[in-house]
Amino acid sequence: MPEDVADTWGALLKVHAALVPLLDRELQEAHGLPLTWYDVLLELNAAPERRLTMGQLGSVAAVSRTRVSRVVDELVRAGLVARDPNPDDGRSAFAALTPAGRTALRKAAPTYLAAVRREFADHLTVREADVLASALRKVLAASGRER
Amino acid sequence: MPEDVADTWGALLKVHAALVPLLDRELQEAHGLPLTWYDVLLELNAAPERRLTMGQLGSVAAVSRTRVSRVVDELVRAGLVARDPNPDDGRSAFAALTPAGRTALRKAAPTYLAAVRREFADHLTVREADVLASALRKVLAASGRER
DNA sequence: TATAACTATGTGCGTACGCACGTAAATACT
DNA sequence: AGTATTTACGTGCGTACGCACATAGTTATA
Repeated sequence: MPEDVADTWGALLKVHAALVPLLDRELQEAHGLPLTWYDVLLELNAAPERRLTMGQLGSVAAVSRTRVSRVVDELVRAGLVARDPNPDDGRSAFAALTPAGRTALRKAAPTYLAAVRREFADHLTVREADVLASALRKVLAASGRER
Repeated sequence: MPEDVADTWGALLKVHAALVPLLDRELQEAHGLPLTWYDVLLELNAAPERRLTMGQLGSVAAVSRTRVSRVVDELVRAGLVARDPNPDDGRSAFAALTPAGRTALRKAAPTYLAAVRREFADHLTVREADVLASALRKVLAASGRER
């Protein structure tokens, strides 16, 4: 008996709606980091040379491209990110993780990971987690391709 | 080689970020229904007697409990939902799907389902979809239990 | 029954968000 | 080279959102 497609998608929506505010509050209370900041710091940390242009950041992060400008503004004011000019393109600007930004990310990561495990991963078998990851990545690849 | 828990969760976040705005725009352009409206109508349609109290609606829908009041206001103005008093509890009020609401939902559903298939389900095998649905439901059940 | 504690709902208000637009730089075209 | 088109970015502005609080009705306590 195959699942209804809408039910599977609906379950994903509900999980997102239930867990994201929870993770956000937990990060904020423990470290003063909104989930948006954490997400941006995470992406920058994973990027080559720990920096990305605004456009790249808008593509990979959960936040929209236009929103990135203001979030990076906030992060710069907090000292966690620096705006570096792009020598190869005068229009472009890099958002680069500062040492303070890395430190903040390292400090917040255990809180975030613990919450993700407790609320999400601990309820999945290893096989389920693997299937989930590969399946979601396929969806993501298809979505990114036709953009 | 087991997946990192954060990567799996991160993939879910990215899929949500990529697909939700797309579904919203598509529903809006084709039928003038924001995704929020569609979600509320869907939950009401699935409920016994096609109605729910505000609190119940806030729990099952993706929208927060406080937000429900205003969304239902809009739906009432649009004629898709009616506010029925609850005879058993004077504080409470039902949001009940009107015939026009059911019609709107029936009309919008094909658009929504087609988009969900195209962007999501078509990229999954049947087995993956089944694992996804059951896994996400387990997460959801655990999250709802300790609330 | 009278009062206290609790629950369901609506609303004021500040924040987060993304679209539409403007600006500046790079690329394509002649 | 000079002009037009495209691209990357930031900002004004209106909308969506949820928290904190107020209100009214219900349940528990004495």
